[in-house]
Amino acid sequence: MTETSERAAIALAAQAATVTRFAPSPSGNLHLGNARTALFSFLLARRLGGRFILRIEDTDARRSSEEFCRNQQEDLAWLGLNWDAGPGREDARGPYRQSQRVARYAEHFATLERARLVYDCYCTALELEVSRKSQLAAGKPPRYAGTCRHLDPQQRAARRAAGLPATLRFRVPLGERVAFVDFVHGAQSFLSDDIGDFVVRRADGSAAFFFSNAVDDAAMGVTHVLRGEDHLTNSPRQILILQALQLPVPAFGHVALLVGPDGTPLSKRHGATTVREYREQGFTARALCNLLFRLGHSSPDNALLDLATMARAFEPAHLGRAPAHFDAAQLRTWQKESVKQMTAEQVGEWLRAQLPDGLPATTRTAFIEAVRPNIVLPEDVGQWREIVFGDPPVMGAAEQAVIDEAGRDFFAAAARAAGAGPGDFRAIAAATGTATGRKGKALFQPLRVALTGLTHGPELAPLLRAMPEGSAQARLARFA
RNA sequence: GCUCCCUUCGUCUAGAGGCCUAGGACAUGGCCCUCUCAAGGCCAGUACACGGGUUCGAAUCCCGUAGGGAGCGCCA
Repeated sequence: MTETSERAAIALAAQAATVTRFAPSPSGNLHLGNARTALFSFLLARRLGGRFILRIEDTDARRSSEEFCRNQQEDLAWLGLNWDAGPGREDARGPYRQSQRVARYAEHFATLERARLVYDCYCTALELEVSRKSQLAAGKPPRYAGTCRHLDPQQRAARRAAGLPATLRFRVPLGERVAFVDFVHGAQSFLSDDIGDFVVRRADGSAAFFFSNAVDDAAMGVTHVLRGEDHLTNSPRQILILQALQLPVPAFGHVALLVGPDGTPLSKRHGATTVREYREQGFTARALCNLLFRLGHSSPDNALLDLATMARAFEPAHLGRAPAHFDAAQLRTWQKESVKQMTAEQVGEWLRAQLPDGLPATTRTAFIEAVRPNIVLPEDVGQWREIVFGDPPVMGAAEQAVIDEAGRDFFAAAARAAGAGPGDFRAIAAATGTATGRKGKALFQPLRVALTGLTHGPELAPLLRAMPEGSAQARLARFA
């Protein structure tokens, strides 16, 4: 069997009861990279007719905050990635916050202790640091040296009696091979000897990531873990934990990281990196999802897709194994497309903060439809709002030259035409053309400049329908 | 350092030994349409990281090399 068909087989095998999850830690706002893994996990569940769950990994109380937790859920919901179970949608397999699952972890720790698969470690942070440094200096992998693994019962008892703080370490078996099939990368195999004994419970009693993450996936019935490639070499540890606890091991799939234009992992210095930032700029969830969907995944066509269509097209075996560059230009393209496809109501809602208060409905509609083709973000409306509803525009030199070239008689005729049929640009242009003998660019450019102050912009007819009564005539008359 | 992962136009990608003179999209340039901008239409340039194999035939399989990335934490 080839590697790829193997992958496809894995993906389809568990089709019956697929459960995928997204498990963020609330230590920041939703990052684009995380949003993408969330999207992929969501699509995988939908594609296989399964369930998508959300679990909050807030075991590190110091870094976690309620605000980030709330923001992440808002952003996820905004993207349309609705979870079937998770915070706010509790079920029998919850709670879906790790901070509320400590009792469950305690049971598992007890099981491991009974089986002597873990041991207390009394090494201090300083000792571990020194050990790591010296191993690195000696050209060796910086793994836990095993100091406390080899403590005899008396030594152990002495330390415990002394009340020394202790972590709980997993006793990694020697000389074993941990193998699994990654549904993105294919067959993987690691030597257990390359893995140092790792901490499963911190000195303060809280569960460490490797542990709580793996154990919760099992408890929540997760069948497919789709996550970032940074977890690939950590998977063997989690498999070891699950096997030790005799819990089911999910299928793992690791997607390559999202990187910036320079090829380094996406970070603050690349500009906006969180969903929230893009959302606040006015990018649509549609646009963001369409970009994210194509980063590390191919699309069946070049159209703007909705989540249901993406789900049907989602193919885990084809997930990217090479890092994908986040390209702002591509996001803009999807944004333009999504603006084009919005309904009138949606555009109105999207631009609400940018529109003047108390605009009559017809004016509002006319204005929105006039500027829509020229708008990528809501802030782009500002310029046209001023031009249409503000004071008569001030000309630049080039614009003034167009006015001068047309001459006073031209604008006198135009102003007369505007007085006859206010708001009807076609009629104004036709009448002015007839009166002056001008047509084409010679006719339209001076009109455009007099009306908007610019040589370029949206179509004049709809723009004029939005202008206040008498405004067009006044603007034209200025140059008569 | 060790282990693991990755490498197709500038970018996102198609590609499962012959359908590849390598396809599409974005971006770029040109033309058309058009009062202008946007949109739309047409056209152009640009890629299989490198070197060896295997094969009648390699972007595709194997081995090296180079470059990039991740992990090796009482972070997740």
